[in-house]
Amino acid sequence: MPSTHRDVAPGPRPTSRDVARAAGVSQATVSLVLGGKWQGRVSPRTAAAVREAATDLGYRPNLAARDLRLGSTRTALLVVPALTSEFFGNVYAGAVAVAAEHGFGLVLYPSPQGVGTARNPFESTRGALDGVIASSMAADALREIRGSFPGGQALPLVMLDSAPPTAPGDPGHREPDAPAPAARDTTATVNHDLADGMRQVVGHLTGLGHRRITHLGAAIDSWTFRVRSRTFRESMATVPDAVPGSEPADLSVGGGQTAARRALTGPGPRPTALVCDDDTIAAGACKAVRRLGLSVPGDVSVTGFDDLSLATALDPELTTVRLPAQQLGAHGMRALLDLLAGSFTERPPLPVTLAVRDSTAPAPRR
Amino acid sequence: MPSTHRDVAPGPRPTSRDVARAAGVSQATVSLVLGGKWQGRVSPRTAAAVREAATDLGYRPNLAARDLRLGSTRTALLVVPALTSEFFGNVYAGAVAVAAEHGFGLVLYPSPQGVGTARNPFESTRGALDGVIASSMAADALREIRGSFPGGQALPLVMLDSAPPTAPGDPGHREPDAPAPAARDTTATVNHDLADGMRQVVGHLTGLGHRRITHLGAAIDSWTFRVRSRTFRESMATVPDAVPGSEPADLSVGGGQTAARRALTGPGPRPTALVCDDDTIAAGACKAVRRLGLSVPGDVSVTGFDDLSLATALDPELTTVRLPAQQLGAHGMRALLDLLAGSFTERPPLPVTLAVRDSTAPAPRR
DNA sequence: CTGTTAGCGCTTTCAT
DNA sequence: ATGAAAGCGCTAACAG
Repeated sequence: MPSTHRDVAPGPRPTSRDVARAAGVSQATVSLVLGGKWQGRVSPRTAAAVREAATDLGYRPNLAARDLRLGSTRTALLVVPALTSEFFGNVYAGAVAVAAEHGFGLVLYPSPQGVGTARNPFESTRGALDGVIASSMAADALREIRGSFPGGQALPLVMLDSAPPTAPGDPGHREPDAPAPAARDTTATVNHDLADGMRQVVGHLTGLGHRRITHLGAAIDSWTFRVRSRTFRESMATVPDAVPGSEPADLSVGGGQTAARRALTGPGPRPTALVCDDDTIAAGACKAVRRLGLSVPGDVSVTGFDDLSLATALDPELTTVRLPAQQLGAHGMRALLDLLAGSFTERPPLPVTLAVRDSTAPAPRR
Repeated sequence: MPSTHRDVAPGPRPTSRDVARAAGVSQATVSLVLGGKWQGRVSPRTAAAVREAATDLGYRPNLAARDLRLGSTRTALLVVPALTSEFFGNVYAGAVAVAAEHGFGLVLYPSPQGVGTARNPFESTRGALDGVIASSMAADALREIRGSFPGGQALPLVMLDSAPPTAPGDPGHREPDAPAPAARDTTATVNHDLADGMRQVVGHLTGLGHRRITHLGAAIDSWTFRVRSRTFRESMATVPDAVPGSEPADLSVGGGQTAARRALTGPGPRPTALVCDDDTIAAGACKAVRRLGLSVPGDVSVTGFDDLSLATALDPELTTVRLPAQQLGAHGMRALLDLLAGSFTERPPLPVTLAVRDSTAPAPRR
């Protein structure tokens, strides 16, 4: 008894031809309908029939074939310094959501130091790319990325927290990370308003009476941290009697601890507040404070950046600048889409807020 | 002046035909040589010529075309509960390294709760897959994954810390997560030796004189946490005078804090040690201890699982079970490769070690 | 040893 | 309003 059920198709994946056959039309019609461009070219009745046949068979287009035909892969690459931080997890989540809405795929490349991965992102990458999004990358890593792409400069690139905004009418001085003018139309930047965040930190601290404040800056040569340093100096300069200090710190708990110890035990009067470039450094700073027999925030106030879950895991909970990483990713993907459509316009940086918790308190009197 | 430089090819990506032309051979020969299967079919001289032409032009094969032709994509999907934890960052790093060695791609799917992502991993996935690796997934999520794949049961699946090992000759009792026999040959498991980890924790604590020990177990129905609970009970049962307790905890700092408060303020004598299913819960537990005016480890010892960077960010640093997440990923990818090659054999679980730090101390006397 | 050929599944003119 | 046919870049039979 040869059974030829039509709706329970076993065997391999159905193709658009199978759908066509099932709907009694041609492959071209199927493509039109399923591609959403059948308005006024295919009768509503046949369109419906095609769609029914498609769902019936559980048809899913073969991406490889489509990509081959179209030349474009509708895929972007997200380059991050390390996957290990929840910050980048959030950036990814934001970006991938927007990508999905527009039928784009997003593949991850955890950059340089990521253990065991190929040095060149494009070697490790499957197929071709329509663009790349780079988040919080160091200046040289970024250069390397652009350079290493075969046919380089043409690839649309959006940088997240990685470069100053491309000022439309700004002549003269150019920051080291600023994209070369030639690449202007294939490059976009999306940033958190880090300067404002730092200003809020300094305002909060000076408002509490702190004057001797030391900045524990991440020892990484990238825009995202340079802004913090510069704004810290500028903000402190506006406060009478302010005594700013600064200590470079490795981007880790241990790094923060070491830097904080240096800051706290150096010559001159001891700072009453430590402003850290990141929550991890802040965690180290808190440890250092206690190792010296001092207390947070009684003797020394400590602040961070990011507002990772680490911030509330610490005790006391960390006062920190909350960066909407997910939004950053989402805006980044949107910017890339705009770039691809040739319609990108720079937007203002993403606003950030200061989450005031228990690691900051009024400066100890004398 | 029409210039026709051959070695500085501008314009679009070179194809294998371009390489063929440049090397003065046919496309087929190029494919053979670059595919590495020319032994005894192409003369070494021509092979060399082809390779030179290829590098010369900066040729990179078009993956879409290759995939279309081969039907297979050499791509695996890694499903993780959330990208936000560095644990999964490490799993990914380990897996992607092995994948790259074998010319495989690895795409990430941060599962269910991940904001804004499609519910079905295969909808969000570009192109076809050769297999999937699922890490530390809850039982139902795992079921859903298998079910949702079009043509389901056939897809090779390796589960990391997600199910008991497939005991070759084990009849009778089957755990709820155990793969159905039908799927046996397309399913593999790779696990940390979590039971041993828990045994080490209990041994360490009872060695320090603790008897009233409460387990703060993650409130998630998955194998990885069930093993911890069961082993905790079993281990405690072997210790005379031991008074085991247990409290479910949400997998977060807040969850740990709440659970610990319940454990510490409940009726009966207060536990002197809290065994947590994960470092995050442990962080919350430490906070709870202090909120009650007690100290870690003076009054209450606390232990975790994972050994994330959080463990040393805390103060005092956390005694915790170190799980080699990166190895887990690597072994997982290898297992998938073996499955694909039809030559998988179950291996013993990955050994874990107890990192003894400052959050555990001898039990307070009386 | 090397070249010719066919075809993977899809989109897109161009006819009808 | 629909169908026929070509071709994206690659690999694998099959000839020579």
